[in-house]
Amino acid sequence: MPELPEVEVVRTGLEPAVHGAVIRAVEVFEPRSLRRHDRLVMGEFAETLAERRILAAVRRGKYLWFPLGEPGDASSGEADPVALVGHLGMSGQLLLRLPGAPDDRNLRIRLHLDRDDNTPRDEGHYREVWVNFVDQRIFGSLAIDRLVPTDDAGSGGAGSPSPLIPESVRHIARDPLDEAFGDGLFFERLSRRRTAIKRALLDQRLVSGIGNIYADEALWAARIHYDQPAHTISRRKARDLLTQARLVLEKALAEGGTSFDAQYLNVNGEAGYFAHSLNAYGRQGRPCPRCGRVMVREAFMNRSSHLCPRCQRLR
DNA sequence: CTTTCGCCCTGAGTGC
DNA sequence: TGCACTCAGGGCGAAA
Repeated sequence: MPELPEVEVVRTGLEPAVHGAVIRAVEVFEPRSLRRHDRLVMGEFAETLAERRILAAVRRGKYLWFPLGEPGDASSGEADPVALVGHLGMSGQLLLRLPGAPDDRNLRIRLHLDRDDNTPRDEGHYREVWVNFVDQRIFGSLAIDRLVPTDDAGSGGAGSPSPLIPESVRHIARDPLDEAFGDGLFFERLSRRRTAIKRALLDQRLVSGIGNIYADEALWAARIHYDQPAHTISRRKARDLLTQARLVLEKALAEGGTSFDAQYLNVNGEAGYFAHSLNAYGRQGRPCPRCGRVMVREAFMNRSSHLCPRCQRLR
């Protein structure tokens, strides 16, 4: 399940291949993957993308977007900036393929990119490349959206200094690895929430990029029970939780993300290694790496929570 | 405003 | 061998 580290691995993998490239053609094999594309506002998906240059690869939380130049123009878009916006959902992948490669299983959308500049070809760069959007469960999607100014005038996300963000991503909070993430504001809002801490961690309007895996990992590291009401957690404890969240996200990113099966792969179709480093997620029935107590899995919010019943007690 | 709930979706796995 | 059923869960709109 792609969360912040996995999406960032995809972004950095895609960046050198797509930055500056022009979209020559688009094939849509599964219209449901365009569920969030508003054709009445932006026009037909494929037609709107044709002959547009990709100016950057940007990420905030679990969202990716690619600001686009004017149609058929080499210069950057100014008048009415738009972007190709992507979310991987539960099982989405963006795979780089050479033209002519056999179809990937569950291939939903394919972009044909053409690099018409003088980028050196001897460093693994190719003039033409396919970007395949693969998604088994179709929870992910691609869409075209308008770019609007960020609420705090800071950069939209990782990968570009531009203070613009897709309209449909504006409600997403900055993620813990974002330099402009406001720690103080986060603690303030957390202290006013009467809901369970894990529910708060998963609320992308409060803090983005954290999903079920990294929520369980951060809570285990900070020794907090998932159902502990957010407002009962001390400032000191909340600060530790944010620190632990950052540590686990950074470590997972450094290890290429978490792959259990073929649900998450990087742009070259390779798995990440962080699954070997998990301390809580999926470790029910096995000893807690810290105290040795047998860990458990409990149902919470229609998903699973993994915890050590000794280290993580409800207070 | 906050909070919760149900729906979207496929394929691997399980039990009979 | 086959079929019905369960589970995995991020995001969002609706409802309380």
